[in-house]
Formats: sequence, structure tokens, C-alpha cells
Amino acid sequence: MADILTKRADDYAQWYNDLVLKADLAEHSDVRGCMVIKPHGYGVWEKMRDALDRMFKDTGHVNAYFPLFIPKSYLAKEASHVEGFAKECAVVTHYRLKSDPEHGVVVDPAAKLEEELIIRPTSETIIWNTYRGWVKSYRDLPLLVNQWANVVRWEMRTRLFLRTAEFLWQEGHTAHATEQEAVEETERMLDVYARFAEEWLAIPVIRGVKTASERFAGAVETYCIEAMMQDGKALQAGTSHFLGQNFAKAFDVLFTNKENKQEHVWATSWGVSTRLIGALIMTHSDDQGLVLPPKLAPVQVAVVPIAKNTEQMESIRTYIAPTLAALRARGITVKFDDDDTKKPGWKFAEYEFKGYPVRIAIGPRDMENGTVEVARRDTLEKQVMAVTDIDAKIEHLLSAIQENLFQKALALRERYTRAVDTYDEFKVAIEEGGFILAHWDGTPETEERVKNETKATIRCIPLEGDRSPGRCMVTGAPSDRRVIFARAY
RNA sequence: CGGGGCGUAGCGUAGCCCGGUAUCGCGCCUGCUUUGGGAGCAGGAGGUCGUCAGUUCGAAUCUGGCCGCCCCGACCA
Repeated sequence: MADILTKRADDYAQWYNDLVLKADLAEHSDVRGCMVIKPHGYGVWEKMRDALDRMFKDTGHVNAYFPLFIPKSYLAKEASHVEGFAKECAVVTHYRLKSDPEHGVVVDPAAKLEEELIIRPTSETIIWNTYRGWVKSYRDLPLLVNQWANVVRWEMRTRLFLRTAEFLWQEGHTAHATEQEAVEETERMLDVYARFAEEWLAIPVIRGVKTASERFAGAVETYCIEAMMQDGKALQAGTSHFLGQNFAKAFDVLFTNKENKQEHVWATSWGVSTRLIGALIMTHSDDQGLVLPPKLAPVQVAVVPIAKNTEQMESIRTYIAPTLAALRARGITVKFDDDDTKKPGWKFAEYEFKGYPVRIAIGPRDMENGTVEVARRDTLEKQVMAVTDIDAKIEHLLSAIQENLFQKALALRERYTRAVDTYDEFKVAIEEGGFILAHWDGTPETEERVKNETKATIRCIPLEGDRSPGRCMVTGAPSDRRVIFARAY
């Protein structure tokens, strides 16, 4: 195997950067901070999108699409929202260019917009401005809308998938007649994300609530799922916000209730982004390259014929055709790679590096023996199997890989999760990485101090697990329960 | 926005200190032999040395400006 990838142990960040580029997931574009998502990477996103979209539909949501441009004045209507996003907004000021002998084209100063337009960093404002017209009566509620879109946040420092100036995501925006309904929706969508992360991405996550300082700008409460990467750092994998009546009040979204009284509606919003691809990479991949869980692999099984000549290629094609058909009949995606410009060894390395979960090789030997060689990406094990009923075995193998990846990730998280009781212990533990469970007095001051002194933040106040009270590791003040500290992406 | 580094063929690089028109590997093209873990041999194509100016008979090399990107920090999903 060619030594083309930095080892995780040598430099985890470099390993990640190398992997994204060399596994052909994405590349840097000429536009600073923006990436080109290549077909292999976009294929993974399509799988995520399809699975999530089904889950959204199953929970009663519908898709719609709102504009990329947001009038500047909208952003200012909700005070904490504007404060949260103002620093990273791209602004459109003109609507026309004109040709210029010296510079090719220049902005036409005569074409200045009367009101500047913001490229959406998120769509709450334009959506709530629209909802005002949609919601008049309790009969119009709940409003359960999602959109798949791109957004722009002008980040100072970017990394492929993890933080780019433009990214793809989905944002759900719902309106409800009661507070309780909205809170239930927030929790329901958090649960959808958690199930998606665990069952599809094979990433174990902790459901929790953000502290005030980590809360979404404009939210009353932010729920999140937190995952642990192989280097022990935390990554927020999805958020679901209970927005209270903040946006309804800012945009005058009122409805008439059954008692014929006017009320502001209650809101939620929730989203996950292409950042999940980064999470996927950093959870499962190894020094040999990308590892994809079968449920998200654009192609689950790569079939590599080993042929000396055209006749042999044709007989392999005939030999394997029933198997390919049987696999496809089971809904398994298969690629039969009969490209004769590349050698089998090259293909093995390539499919391994790009994370195809299962590889089948067939050569003359197999045709004589009625076998195929089956290799699994997660463990790199190879096994010669009878070709008879191989489709059932592959289907089983794919589930086994999916499960194995989840269990490995869970074991890692458990190994790097521990409780500490004193700040001194904490300072040692945080250097070793992972999740630290510790008591916190609930004040932003203590949280800030820990952050400044150790670079660790409170990832969340977990919704599950140990709820026993104690004393804050820093101040000794009473604490309801342990929270999760970690260094984060 | 601070600190560090880098711009030479599609990619990775040597050359720069000590000026004389660019090295090597991968990839690409052609042919033959190969094909069960990134094939071998032979031949070939491919370059405004980031950019602008200066010094010089002559600049990838020296000087100055500009541009871009990457990495580390602060900020964030």
C-alpha cells in the first residue's frame, strides 16, 4: 500500500485534510473558504439527504423553498439574532456590472440597491416574515416546513466540510399554537437527528441542552446532539431550537385561537449540514483511508474482475451476472468495475481508500471453484466464499459492518468519557481529551473561566444519564447534575 | 484580525545562499509485455518559475510592492 496518507497518530488534522482530498470527497475552490463537493462526497450527502427527508416526511413535514436573499432590515428585527449573525454576513449591494476597458468588468455604481440584501446565514427572518401571511387561525397550525438549501457564513477560518463559508443543509421551521406543542416538536426533531446519527451514520450521540452561551441566537432553548471524534474532540452534529415567541413577536405572526383571542405563535427551527460528512469521516475512517457505513455509502459493493484477456472478462461477466442481479434485487448498490485501463491491484487500493464497505473479487480461480473473494473495509478482512446465495451473505455482512462501526465508535466514546470532581483533576483530564463529566454551578462566569483556562466548553447538559446533584468543581456551589465538558470542533 | 509557512508542468518537488533560460518522482500519451494488492521496459508530450516593477549584458535565483493559498490562534455549525 502506497504511503500517501498522514497517519492519525502523527497529525490528526493533517490526516483529515489529506483524506478529504485524496478520497475525492471535496477540494478547495478558487473562492476562499468555499469548497467543491466532488461526486463521491456529494453521493454521501445525497444518501444523508434522502434518509433525513424520509424521516421528516414521516413526522409530518413538507418541503418548501425560500429566497437566498434577505432584506437587511429583516435581520435586525430580532435583537439577539442579529447580534449572533451580523459579524459573518455577506452583503449584496449592487445588481449590475458594466464593462471596463482596464479591468474587464466593474460594479456599476449607478446600480446600487436601495436596500442591501444579505445572503442568508439562516432563514428564520425571511421565513417568519412569510409565515405572517400564512398564519391567521389556529386552523392554520401547526405549520411544519423544511427547506434544503445553501447558506453563507463568512468564517475567518475554514476547513473542508467542518466549517466552510458556504455550506449545504436543511432547516426546518415550524409554527405551533401552544408552547407545549413547540417544545414537543423541538424534542421530536432532536430525536430524529439522534436516530439518524446512530442508525445511519453509525455515530453514537449524546442528546442534551446547550448552555446560554452556546445557544442559537434568538432561541429560548437549544437542544443538540454531540458526538466524539477519534481524537477525543467533540463535534456538534445537529441542533434543534425552541424559539418561543421571539420570532413571532419580531415579525408579528399572530393567530386567532379557539377563544377568538389573538396570540403569537410558538416556533422551532432545526438543522443539520454537510458538516455531518466531516463527522462521518472523523468517526470511522482509518490510516488506510475513508470508511463509510454501508447505509451511507454511495456504492455499497464494488466488484472487481481479474481477467487476463477479453474472453476471461466476458466469462467473469457471465459468472457474476446472477449475483449482481440478486444483490440489486435486495436494494444493494453494486458497481461492476470492468474498466480494463486499470489493474485489479490499483482498484483494490482505490476502493479501499474511498471507503466502499465491501469489495468482491472474481478471477479464474474463483470460476473454477465456484467462489468469490469478499473483503470488508471496516476490518480489512478477506474471505473466500461460495458464490451460491452470496447475495444473502453480503446483505448480512453489510448490516454487520454497520453495527460494528457503531459499536467501535461507542466503545471509543466510553473509553474517553469520565467523571471528575475537582478542577485540578479536570485540568489533567481535559489534556487527555474526550468528554469530561463534571459538576458546574450553572453560571456563565464559571463556564467562561473554564473555557479561558482550559479551552474546554460545556458541550451540553445531557438529557439522559446520571442526575445526581453535587458541587461545582470550580466554585463548590451546588450543582443539579453533571454536564459534559470537552474541547470541540 | 494576529503569528508561521508556501507559491516552479495536472500533483508533489529540486534549483535560490553563490544570477547564464529549469531537476526529479507521480500522473498523462504511444507501443510491447503484463493483470489474485497501486505492473515492467522503451519512447513521447507538457512550463508566462503567483504577479508587477527595479538592479543587471542576462533574473526562478538579488531588491521592493502587490495578490493568492495553507497551517496555528482568537470567533463560529
